[in-house]
Amino acid sequence: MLQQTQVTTVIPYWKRWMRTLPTLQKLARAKPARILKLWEGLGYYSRARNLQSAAQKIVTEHAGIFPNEPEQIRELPGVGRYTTGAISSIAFGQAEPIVDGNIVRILTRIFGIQQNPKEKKTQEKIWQLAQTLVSAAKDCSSLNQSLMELGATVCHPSQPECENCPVARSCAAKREKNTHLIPARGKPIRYEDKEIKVYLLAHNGKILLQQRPEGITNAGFWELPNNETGPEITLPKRARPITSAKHNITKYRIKLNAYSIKPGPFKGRWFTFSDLRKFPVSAAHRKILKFLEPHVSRTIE
DNA sequence: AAGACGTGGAT
DNA sequence: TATCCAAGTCT
Repeated sequence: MLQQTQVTTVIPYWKRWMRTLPTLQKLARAKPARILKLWEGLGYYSRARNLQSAAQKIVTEHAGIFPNEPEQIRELPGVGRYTTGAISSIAFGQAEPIVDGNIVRILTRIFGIQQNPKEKKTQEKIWQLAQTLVSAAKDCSSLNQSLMELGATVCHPSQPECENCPVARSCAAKREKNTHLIPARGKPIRYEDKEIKVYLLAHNGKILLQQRPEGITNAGFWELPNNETGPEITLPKRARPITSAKHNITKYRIKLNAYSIKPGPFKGRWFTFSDLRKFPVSAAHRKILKFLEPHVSRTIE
């Protein structure tokens, strides 16, 4: 859950997840839709699918016992170099290094590394430093967590609080007033705005939703019919316009048209708003639906 | 190697 | 509002 996600965002999800799926066996056997619902709103949903696959792998290949060898941990789906080190050092107390966004910032600044940390060569250098530090540590778990915590609370991306930094006197970036240049940034990836037409078809307080197919972004979520995942909708004459609007949601620009219409030959499933509490709906469509709810209630005859 | 993957917090 | 970034991984 913590991969590319802030701790404060994760905490309520983690509590709910652990309450619902407290054991590896329950996670392994859970329905995918339940997993998706528990993860709803966190993003990067392959993490959730991978986590269940990992649980299943542990049940079938490790007799249900979480492996403690880094090589075996690394084989679990969704577990990369960072997570392997985090589990090995924090859960099992082993001297394995970790490098997350915080530690990249800490180490490049302290050691004055000006190369772009995205480059493979630079990455290897940073991992090597992390390895050296954790190898010398008395408490590997605390060392790794302390480095991350220092990055999160003091060594901010911009305007680091060097006055409050316990290792300020060892920091090359502070000494050379380089903290705004280190770590170096590559060119950011640009995403094009997409314009999507979304339709609200409502009748008697129910709305038509469709499920996103496997293999695409936000697979499995229920959402309003739209021309991204389905064909352009041709509306029957009996459709009555209710409202229309434009929304900017993340990288999407959404044109929205809402109609009051009797159930007809449409693909999908009709939901009341209270039905939706049990079904996964993407964050973008949650926002749209919140805006539309008052209009839907007016379609009740 | 470069890009996709999601969403929300912070500036 | 725009941009960056978050306890990264996979292709």
